[in-house]
Amino acid sequence: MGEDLSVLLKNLNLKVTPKRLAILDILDAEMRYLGPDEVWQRMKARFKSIGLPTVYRNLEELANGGVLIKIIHPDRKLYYYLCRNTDHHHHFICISCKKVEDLFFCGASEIEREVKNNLKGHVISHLMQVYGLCEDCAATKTIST
Amino acid sequence: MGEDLSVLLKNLNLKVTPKRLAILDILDAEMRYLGPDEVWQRMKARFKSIGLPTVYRNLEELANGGVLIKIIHPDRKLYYYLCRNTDHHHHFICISCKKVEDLFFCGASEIEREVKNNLKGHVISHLMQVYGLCEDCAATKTIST
DNA sequence: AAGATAAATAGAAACTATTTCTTTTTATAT
DNA sequence: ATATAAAAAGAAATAGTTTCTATTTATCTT
Repeated sequence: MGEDLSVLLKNLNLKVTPKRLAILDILDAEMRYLGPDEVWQRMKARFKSIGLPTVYRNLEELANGGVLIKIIHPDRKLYYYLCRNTDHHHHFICISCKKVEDLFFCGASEIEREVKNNLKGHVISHLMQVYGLCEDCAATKTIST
Repeated sequence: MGEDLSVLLKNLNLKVTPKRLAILDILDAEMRYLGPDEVWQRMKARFKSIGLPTVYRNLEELANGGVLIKIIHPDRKLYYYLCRNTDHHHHFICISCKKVEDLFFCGASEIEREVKNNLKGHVISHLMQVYGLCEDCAATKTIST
């Protein structure tokens, strides 16, 4: 694990650089989503010189390539990133520990029907995010900041 | 129309000021969602002195009170606002003209079941937004900027 | 109707997140 | 080993949003 990460980059026609691999490795090791600043903190522990623009650029490129997923958090309007599984799914986000788990229910067909029949419009994409407490946090009932 | 707007403010225990009424009136007149800057532009046409912080503050207060709805757009990480109908619904957002229409399909119960059964977690809230082309824009096939 | 008071606003300034720019470095193809 | 095009550093600019203080204003009380 950690070695086939370079394949992901090659598939996207991106050069395999130590920093790109490190970003993927950092996100691969987390079950939580991370903000650009958090990724940067972890990068600074690994590289003596690492610029925040480099982090932003790579997160954006990797998200565009589909290797990372951009998550929009409703409180703060910043976006955070995460990597996982490739087929269509949505996310359950624990508001306490920030863990992200995949959800496979999707109402896309019903939505498309409603849009087509009632609004006479045409669906291009949709976004669904579910917020709550994961098993562990629900058990401890502690909301961590 | 435009006169019962003050009732909305009183219900929230907010003072009825000309600027608050104007913000509500501006948003009431639009079918599109507006960003703080767009609201500010329209406010400047009505008031000789109007500060951007006033716009932000009021949009946030009104959104907290439920009179406005905060919409998160995936491209730019800014939030935009809009007022409408009170029962649970989601939004169809035209990516061309930015018009917002209400959607009543909601998979909340299926999602809750999935989260409970598979993740052993607990849903607190959810966000769903659907992007596409409205009837008019689908007809003209023109994507306006 | 007039005064008291707490909320709302202006305007300036601070802050934060993100992006842009130019130069230097580096991965990869030849 | 070299060429070249992409990636990165570091500084600086930009844009969106928030904070702060003094002033104004809506509403409550009498």
